[in-house]
Amino acid sequence: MPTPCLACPLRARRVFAKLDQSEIRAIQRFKSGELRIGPGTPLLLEGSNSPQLYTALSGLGLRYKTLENGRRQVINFVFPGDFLGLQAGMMNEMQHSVEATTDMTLCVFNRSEFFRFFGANPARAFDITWLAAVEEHFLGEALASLGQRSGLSRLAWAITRIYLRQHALGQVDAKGGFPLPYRQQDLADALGLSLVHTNKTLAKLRERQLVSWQEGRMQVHDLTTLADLAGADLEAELVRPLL
Amino acid sequence: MPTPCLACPLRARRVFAKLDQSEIRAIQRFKSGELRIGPGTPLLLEGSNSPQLYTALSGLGLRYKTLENGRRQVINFVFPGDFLGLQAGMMNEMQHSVEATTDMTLCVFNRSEFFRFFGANPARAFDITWLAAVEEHFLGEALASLGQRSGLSRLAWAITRIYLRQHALGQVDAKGGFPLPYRQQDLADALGLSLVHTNKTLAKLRERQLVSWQEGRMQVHDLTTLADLAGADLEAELVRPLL
DNA sequence: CGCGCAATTGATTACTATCAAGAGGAGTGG
DNA sequence: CCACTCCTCTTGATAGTAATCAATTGCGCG
Repeated sequence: MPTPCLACPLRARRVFAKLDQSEIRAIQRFKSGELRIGPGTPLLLEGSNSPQLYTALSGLGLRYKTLENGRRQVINFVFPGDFLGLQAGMMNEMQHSVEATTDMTLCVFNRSEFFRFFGANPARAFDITWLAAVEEHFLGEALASLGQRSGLSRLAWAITRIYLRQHALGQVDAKGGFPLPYRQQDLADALGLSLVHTNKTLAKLRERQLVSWQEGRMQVHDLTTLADLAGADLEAELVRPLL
Repeated sequence: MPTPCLACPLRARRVFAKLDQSEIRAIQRFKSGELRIGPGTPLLLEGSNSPQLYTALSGLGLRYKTLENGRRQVINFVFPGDFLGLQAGMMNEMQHSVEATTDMTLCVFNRSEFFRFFGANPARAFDITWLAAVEEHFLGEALASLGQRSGLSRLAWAITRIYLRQHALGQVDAKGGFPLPYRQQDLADALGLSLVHTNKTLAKLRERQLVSWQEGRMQVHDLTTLADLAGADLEAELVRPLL
């Protein structure tokens, strides 16, 4: 009952780079199974050396890091198509944790075969590096947000970012609504704001009629103004490879 | 007069992963020349599509991003051994700029040969991905710092980080002194603090006799306390590959 | 119904930014 | 050699933004 890669619903989306059948079959051979986990389940742990790598197929999660002072930094949100565990694959140890926020389905790859796969499929090796570069790009953007933007802008930036990501996955409805099953605390930890301040800033966005957020669903009423507040241009999602 | 890779002074350091002679020769063939640039020279520009990739051989620089609001985020500092331009190599466009702070020498690689090199040398392809993962790790740490640490901790964290990096490169003298040719503004932009606040916070570290910084040279008088303030453990620099 | 968890709201504190101004060094031109 | 400018570092005063502390509401659950 695992999804055959050739029939992968994600791969059909335009955000993901096209591959031909033989390439997809090579990935299929690399894939060792599928994993389903529920909300709150830890998938990868900071400091651990996971024997598996994953590609998120459905559901949402988050990556975070816990500091010595007990505080938590959410590194980013995990969407379908994200490749998880590369750090452990390359550096033998995860530097952050990943956990599921909703039910998730993941493709599972064995790390023991990772090296062989990487060596035998140069184009896929290239894709993996590409993925790492894309990740690096996002982290750079996030860093710039935390470092240089006000609370309001950061929030607007994060919502815009997630909107675009969900849009690329076809999850945004005609009215600008999409699933956002995270807690305010998660957003706060991602943006370096306190929970209370996040809540109050969110209220401002609501008052300005830019967004509303209830029962795990975000409605963006005015994307242009929101993106403007964020101080980010509204570019389409980058095409990215999918393993 | 370019440095032959086999005699590369960097490669001798323990932080860099060991390669055998034939592997080094393959890199030598990939290397197309050497570049020397002076302080302030831009090397890679945000939005550009550089035909070259670089490895920093000597000198220091910085990577930064300019935001729509005119502010600048320093993504990180560039040290010898850093591989520059990977984003352009993978995504066809740099997402941040890189410029020299001091005189720098760089190994130059042609992007046109990058793909061939990547495909023909799986172990090196692996190293490049590894490098990207290391970079991702640092950005994650930086994100956590900006998001969750106070100004004082951030500063202590940054100095500790740079100390360790310089130490791995053999640049730290017996008294804990090492070159730090950046301006306070650079540090401020890296840490998301204002120049004035950075200056005052630096003064606190000085008062506490933890560090002193003059004429481009930083002296760390008490690394343990500094690292403690940073709320980071004092682990050795990760081994990383060198191209 | 009591509890635990997420979201709110109000009051207060404190960390950081912004505004201003001056000192000291490097480089330039008269 | 000196006046003048530019740049970086410093320091003082003041304004805000965001954190912390406290308390309340609403909901799902055993």
